[in-house]
Amino acid sequence: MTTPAPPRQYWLMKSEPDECSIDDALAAPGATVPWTGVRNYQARNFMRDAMRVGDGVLFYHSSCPEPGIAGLAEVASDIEPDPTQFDPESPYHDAKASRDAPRWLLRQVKATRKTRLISLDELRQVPELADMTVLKRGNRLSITPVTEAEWTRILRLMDQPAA
DNA sequence: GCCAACGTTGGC
DNA sequence: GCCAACGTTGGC
Repeated sequence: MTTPAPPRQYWLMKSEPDECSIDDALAAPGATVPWTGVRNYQARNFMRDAMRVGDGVLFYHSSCPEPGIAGLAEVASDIEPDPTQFDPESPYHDAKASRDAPRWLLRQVKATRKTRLISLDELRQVPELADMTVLKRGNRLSITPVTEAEWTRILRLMDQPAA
């Protein structure tokens, strides 16, 4: 008896386009980038415990003039230690982390498509997306789960002209 | 640059 | 284990 493959899950992952935009990710070798810099335990635990290779990713641009979903990607590797935690020169350096006991993890993320930018304002106008974590007031989590219904609705939005 | 919201730290 | 102070995030 074989174990059925777990259903595909979906995530929204925030990236500052100054650091890594969807264009940067698509231009990387294999269109794949290491998702460095996650320094929040809840987001780390999503990567560690819940993500599976092949999960769908909404590539979100944050802390920029036009925040919103800018493309699609997928989870492309198992977890690895985030090397920036060991680098004293890095803004993500963590003095309490060691190679023997890494605190922070990453996964490789493979960009698959740049889309038209779906702004926060546009997302907020879609009733079916009202419960999305990223739209909740005060939300700061850089990785949040997305339901299949939300994923499907957003894909549909992407293929129609801006409202 | 402001500031609301929230996570983390550390004294007790 | 509580909770005030502090730091960070991220939209505006």
